[in-house]
Amino acid sequence: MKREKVVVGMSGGVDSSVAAYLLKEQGYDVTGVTMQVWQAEEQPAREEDGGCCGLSAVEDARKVAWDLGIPYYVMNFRQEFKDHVIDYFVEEYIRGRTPNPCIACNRYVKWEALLKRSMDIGADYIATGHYAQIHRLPNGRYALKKSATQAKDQTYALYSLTQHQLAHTLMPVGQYSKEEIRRIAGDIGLEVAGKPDSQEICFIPDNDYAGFIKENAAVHLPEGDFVDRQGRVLGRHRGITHYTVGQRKGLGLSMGRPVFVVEIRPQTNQVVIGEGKDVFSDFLTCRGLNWMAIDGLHGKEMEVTAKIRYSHRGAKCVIREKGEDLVECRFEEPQRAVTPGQAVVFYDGDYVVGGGVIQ
RNA sequence: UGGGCUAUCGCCAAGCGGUAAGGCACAGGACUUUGACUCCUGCAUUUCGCUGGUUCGAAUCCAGCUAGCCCAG
Repeated sequence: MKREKVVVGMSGGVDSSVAAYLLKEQGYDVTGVTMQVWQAEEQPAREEDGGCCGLSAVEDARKVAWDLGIPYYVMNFRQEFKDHVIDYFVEEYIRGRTPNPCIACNRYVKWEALLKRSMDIGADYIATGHYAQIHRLPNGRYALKKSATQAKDQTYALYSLTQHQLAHTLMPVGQYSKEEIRRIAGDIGLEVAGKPDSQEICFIPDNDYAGFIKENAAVHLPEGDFVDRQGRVLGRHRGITHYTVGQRKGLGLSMGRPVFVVEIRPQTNQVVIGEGKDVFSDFLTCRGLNWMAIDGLHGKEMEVTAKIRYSHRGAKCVIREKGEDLVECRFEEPQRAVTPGQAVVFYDGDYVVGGGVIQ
């Protein structure tokens, strides 16, 4: 019987390196691929930084593939990344929303584009180093299941995967803890075993979002007013792209007590400021839905646990259809900083039920 | 120009003769495959508008000066 072929997206980091190793051990015909998405030039000065799509990716990944004895390629996905991640990121901020570029990257680049190209070259699966598991449920559907460890679970960023994509994806590190993965990497002698976890946005290494947006936006983003909930002007802001709901730092407002961004109004170019309690809400609506463990609500309500950001612990709520591709979510307890543009992901126990984008 | 009040870190603000609280802002760090949040650390040691005086000792009392505010004109 012909061995099944899998293309592993290798970032040069610990997780995807071990993923490739595990799959090879499991008997797959493994090929390593690094997606080139942003900068091509290597920048030795930043080698210390990890990254799911970091700058030192190619060099490290190539070395790992060599050590594992698997074929290795670099694929260029810059156009896809530009169209679906960078442009989306900039446009959302201009609209006063707060995007999650990692989710867009997963959906459009890592899955849509990489899976298609991999299947074009004869692969049966693609694989990544994500901490998540894929199970087939009794109802026949594929669903993501939280990783084996509570400490590290990345299902949130993967909620948008389709049934077809899930059916052709492997995530071998999802059954291990981060510590176990690092130990395996060390045991097999990978140099990247101690490489730090990725963080921040890969395409903005200096962390200056507003500056990046300014350089990449077609429109000028003017200063405007900070106002309170009654409409009183409190001061001037530096342009709405500098802010997000729930933000406290960087406002430059000295009110004598902590104050937070409550709302961003792109129409009037205002940033609304309130107190800590003003940033809680027990309700949200979302669009751009993707169903996973179920194929839809079909008019029924469902009690789920929802995460409204990557690091959210999850909160009980009831979801209900409000229209075509529109779901509302009512939480038992008010949640902090429900932010338009961010994803909301519904869980039933450890399984991803589905998710959408907060409006 | 007469009378009153106030001047303490970028902002607000304790202090009332005994050797400069606190909050906000800000900076750095931790956390984190998004933005945030949160947490930790730092942040007026020849200094309390200026100049003198009283006192063992003053930001705290006194005098003058300067600035701002208010009420009179």
